[in-house]
Amino acid sequence: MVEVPEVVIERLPLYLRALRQLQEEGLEVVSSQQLGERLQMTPAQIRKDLSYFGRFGKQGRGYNVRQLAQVLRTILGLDREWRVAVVGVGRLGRAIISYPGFAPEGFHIVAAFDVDPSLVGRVLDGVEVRPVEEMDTVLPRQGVHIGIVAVPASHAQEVIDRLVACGVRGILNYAPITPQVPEGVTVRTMDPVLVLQAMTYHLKRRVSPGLRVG
Amino acid sequence: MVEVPEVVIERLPLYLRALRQLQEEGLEVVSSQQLGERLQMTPAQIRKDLSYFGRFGKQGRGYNVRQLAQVLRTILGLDREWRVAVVGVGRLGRAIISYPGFAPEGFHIVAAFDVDPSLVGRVLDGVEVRPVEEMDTVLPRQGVHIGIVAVPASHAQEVIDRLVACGVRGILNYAPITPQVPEGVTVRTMDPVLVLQAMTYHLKRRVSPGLRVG
DNA sequence: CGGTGTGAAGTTCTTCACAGCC
DNA sequence: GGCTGTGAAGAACTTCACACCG
Repeated sequence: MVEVPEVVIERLPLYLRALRQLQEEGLEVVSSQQLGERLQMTPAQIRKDLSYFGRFGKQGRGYNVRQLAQVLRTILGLDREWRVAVVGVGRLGRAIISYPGFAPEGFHIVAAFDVDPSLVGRVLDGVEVRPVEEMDTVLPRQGVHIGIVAVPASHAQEVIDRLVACGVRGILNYAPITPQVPEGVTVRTMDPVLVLQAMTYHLKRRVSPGLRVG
Repeated sequence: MVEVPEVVIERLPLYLRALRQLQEEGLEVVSSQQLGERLQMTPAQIRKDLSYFGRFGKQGRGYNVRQLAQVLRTILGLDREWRVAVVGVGRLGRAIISYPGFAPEGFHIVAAFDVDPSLVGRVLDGVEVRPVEEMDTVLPRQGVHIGIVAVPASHAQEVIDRLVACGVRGILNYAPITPQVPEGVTVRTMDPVLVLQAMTYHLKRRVSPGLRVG
């Protein structure tokens, strides 16, 4: 058995999302064909991806929706709670804190930080904003696993360094930089400008590229 | 000459961002090696990517920073203005409208829509919020190229359908769905939950995957 | 039948390695 | 000497196609 390719791991949450949807629609069993239609991908890819982890389907029927969802949650490590801190509570940080999509998936925002004294002390959706100086004490005490960085580009790298120094090993970065982190730390950057800039290449040419989801 | 791979196109904005930074730092010439260090990628990849579009470097020296940036802007179609509409002005939509990173890259938000009557009529960063019913008249009149969707998942697909019907061919979707669009329309979905869910796979295992930027 | 699981084939993407130029 | 541009090699990923099973 080989190492699971990173692309495969990035598709699992997509499958999970579709399965939850199907479950809400009352479907109990789904084929790779049906799932593929929803997700705009080939059935073969879905089957292959799942086969890295085991045999979850039944020939002639398909996959049990609820059961496969549970399997994926376990594989991804979503069968537990993840404690998240948000650094930077400007408009973006506040939108992140109040976004209702994180909690149902087990991501709990337990701390928020900002340099601005006028923001410090405010309570946003039950989370008190603290001065960034307190990161070093609060992060370890709260057992924070993941940091979300929503500060200006000019300060993002230093915030990331500090998070890493505090033992945070997963970082979701919203600043338009390429973060430098040591081995063992997982960073992902979300930058809408990069996405738009690649999009204009296609718009200019009036041809659409393959659908990229996620 | 072959068709340019989509992955290559998605890296060009990354190069452009790094070049702008280097330019600010006063550097006039950069090698693929140096650029690669910043961006955590191999020099060979950078050279290969650029070679799809022409020969922009000088042997023994490297690339002229300002000139290469200009070339990339032209390739990507950033040497013009792109008119953008935001649909949904809840907390996320408002954060998007007030994000200062779009305008310098030529993306101008010229319209905003929402269903909520209490939001309609408000002016956010110079953009008046209109009722969604007016999309059909306003979008063509304003010549909108790109739509940013920041509505709840339950309404995202219908909003996307409407944008497409109004001639919008590029869509940046923030709702947690897999959008269905006709050929010729480019959609990209940004979903932080999917990103976090893939991240926990690695955190659980305490090994870091390759850096994924963008 | 219908649909999974999977080696093997096919395709795409990345890296190598070196000729060629400054 | 240093670095680009690029065919060719190599690695990674996707799709095929079919044995097998409910």
